[in-house]
Amino acid sequence: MVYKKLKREFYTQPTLVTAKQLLGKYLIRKFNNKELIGKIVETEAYIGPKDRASHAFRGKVTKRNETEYLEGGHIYIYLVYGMYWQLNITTNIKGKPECVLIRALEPVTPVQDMRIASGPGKLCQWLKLDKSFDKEDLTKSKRIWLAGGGGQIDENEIIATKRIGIDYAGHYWANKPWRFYIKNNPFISKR
DNA sequence: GTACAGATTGAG
DNA sequence: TCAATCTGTACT
Repeated sequence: MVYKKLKREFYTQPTLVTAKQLLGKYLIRKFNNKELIGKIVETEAYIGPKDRASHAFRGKVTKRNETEYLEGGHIYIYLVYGMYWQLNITTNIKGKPECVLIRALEPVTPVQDMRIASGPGKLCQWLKLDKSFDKEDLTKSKRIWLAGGGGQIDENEIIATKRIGIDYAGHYWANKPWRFYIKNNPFISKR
């Protein structure tokens, strides 16, 4: 399998486009001279000041969400519930607080528990991701990056459905079909 | 210095 | 369905 590192142009596309194209791509994490590789099978889009579920709702800039405003291709990582990290990838151009949450990976590197990355909190534990990855540039980093492998996922293999865990944002936003996953893939997060 | 929210998870 | 659990952020 030939891995082609994704370039800046991939990330600066509209968020919903990038979110869908991210499916089937590979996340490579270099750790202790070993490479942990996972295929992205589930994503969620968060779109800027409009989206009530986004941290950047109303365009407010805080220390916590300033990363979201960076140009596409950066990591936005943040802690929820005091115990789980969320791995996001910023999208679109600088100044647009849009990003894609990586919700689940299918381990390519052999692991004991193959569902070890089936959930946004779990995949960060597996890959040993923490605050130090905030603002990491995926096009330059030597320890984490994304690559394309076997080609695009077919359009009708992609399921779009409502996002998870954001009921507080109200029905309108909570029901937006901005969660994408690969049809019949056993590694998506279960609920 | 203190209050408080929170893009989850697993068990029941 | 429900509570555990705790850091960073945003206030005073």
